[in-house]
Amino acid sequence: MSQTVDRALSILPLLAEGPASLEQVATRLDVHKSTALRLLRTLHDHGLVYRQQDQRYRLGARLFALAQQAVEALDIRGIAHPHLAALNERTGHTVHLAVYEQGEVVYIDKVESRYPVRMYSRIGRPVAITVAAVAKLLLADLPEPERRAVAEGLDYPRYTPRSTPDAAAFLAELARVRDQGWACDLGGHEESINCVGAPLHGPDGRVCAAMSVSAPNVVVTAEELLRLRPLILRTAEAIGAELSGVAGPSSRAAAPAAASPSVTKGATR
Amino acid sequence: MSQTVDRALSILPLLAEGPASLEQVATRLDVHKSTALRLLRTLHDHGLVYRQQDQRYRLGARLFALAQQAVEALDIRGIAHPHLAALNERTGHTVHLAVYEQGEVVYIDKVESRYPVRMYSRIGRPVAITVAAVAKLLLADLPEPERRAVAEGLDYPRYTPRSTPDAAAFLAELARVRDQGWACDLGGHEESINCVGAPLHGPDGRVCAAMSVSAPNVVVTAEELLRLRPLILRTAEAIGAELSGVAGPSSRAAAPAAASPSVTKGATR
DNA sequence: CGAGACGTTGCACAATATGCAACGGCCATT
DNA sequence: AATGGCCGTTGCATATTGTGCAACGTCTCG
Repeated sequence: MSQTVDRALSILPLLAEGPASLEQVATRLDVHKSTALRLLRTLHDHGLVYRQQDQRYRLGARLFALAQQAVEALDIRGIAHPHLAALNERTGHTVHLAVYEQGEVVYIDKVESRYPVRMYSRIGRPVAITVAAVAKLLLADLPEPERRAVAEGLDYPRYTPRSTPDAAAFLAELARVRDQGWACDLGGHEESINCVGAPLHGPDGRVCAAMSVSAPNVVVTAEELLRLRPLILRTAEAIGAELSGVAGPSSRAAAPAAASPSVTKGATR
Repeated sequence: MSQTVDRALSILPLLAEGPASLEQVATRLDVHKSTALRLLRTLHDHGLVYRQQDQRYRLGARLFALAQQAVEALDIRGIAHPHLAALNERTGHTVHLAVYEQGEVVYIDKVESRYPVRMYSRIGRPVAITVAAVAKLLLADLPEPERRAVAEGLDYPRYTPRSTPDAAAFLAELARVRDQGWACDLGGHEESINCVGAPLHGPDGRVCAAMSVSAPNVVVTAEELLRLRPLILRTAEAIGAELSGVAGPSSRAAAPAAASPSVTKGATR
């Protein structure tokens, strides 16, 4: 491991706590001022560190730009797909992946239980937003005012007697979903079809997608389907971990002791 | 400048474009594979880089955690205050700083006018949200559904004949404010008081605060006050730049307003 | 006006990063 | 099933590169 780079990178979490002077940095790194200066200069040249008027250092804009760019470059579908396929393999049921976009919830991937070749059949189509498990999960994570605004702007078609009847009922359901961290649709869209779904958390901790497992009553009862919940949640967490880029099976020694786990909300079970 | 660190940091923007293999990194850095490997390992140990199953590298979770932590540690008031004081010095008028929080807009700083006539406002107190320039600026940047939800949930007191009359008028005003990148309140709260305000953009590009200059008619006419607009906007940009940590060669996407990129003063030497 | 604190510079030394060459696993091709 | 090529990984000798030191400059405070 490169000592120089190691030291330089150790500066970042240090500055994340708040602005620090050259000497403070040097002291906490246990190196001489001149060394710290050169490291900080290099970080500065790359925009990762910014120098205030009072000459103290802070984290810089490039850091945010990088994080943002990385999120945008994230290929949710590509990363999730193997997991979804594995889940389909184990359960045999149809697996969906969906995202929220501009007031709509759309499927972006689907693994069909019996016809793997035709699994893109309905991708891109909007979901039955008032009843689908994935829709509930995605809407439940929106900020409160937006959530209410969307809910109140929707139609509530009575697909079945179990469909969500109105905005009030929908908002109550969203609150429940938000609390429990998973969602289901038991015959709310088509009488004989049930789904169980879980949220996918992105690097920033917010729900960036949702997945669900669907099966008709004739294959498994709702009860049996709900029994898959732990498995589904575990899959969702695994995908989330991969999206966020949490260290996998690599445990190298000699890392600075302060390497604490992510500070993102939610997924910390 | 430290060559080793320089090379290591050059990897980050490269990975921000998307996942890359060891060899791709080595090639683009123009170093040998073994060197690139060591650099990547160091980055990995610090969590800035994540290794996918296919062994390609991506930016890691720690980057997001750092960015988030840095935003939270930002002391908007502390950074803005000198600029606000300078603006007050030049204009002589009252300068306000405000943020949006949970459906309310509150003042978090204020530099009093040097004229005897002062206006009523207090730090920590909610702003007259339907008319104040800072409120318009902050609400105008909210996502559309939330903005509408908030606007429709408000009361519209007729402080004066020029007060915003209803939600429709308010939303129209917000749209205008959003487009033009500044806001004013001409006698909407108190008959004889005018304000001109500008938004403060945070590191993530969103409006994180707003500032305004206020003066009573008896001191300056509305026209004269509006003439201060360029100065106010420049101040707001300067604060924004400092909040973001101005970077050297990084070209940030500017706000949708036609505002030309800020002129960064010479290298800090 | 002087003392102290803090950031900055140039330099000599050796510690540290570098490139090389060889190894090993994996996949696709024959 | 065998083989060649691709890619990541390792150990090592070399000298490039980073390091600590001491002195200087500047600013603030007593």
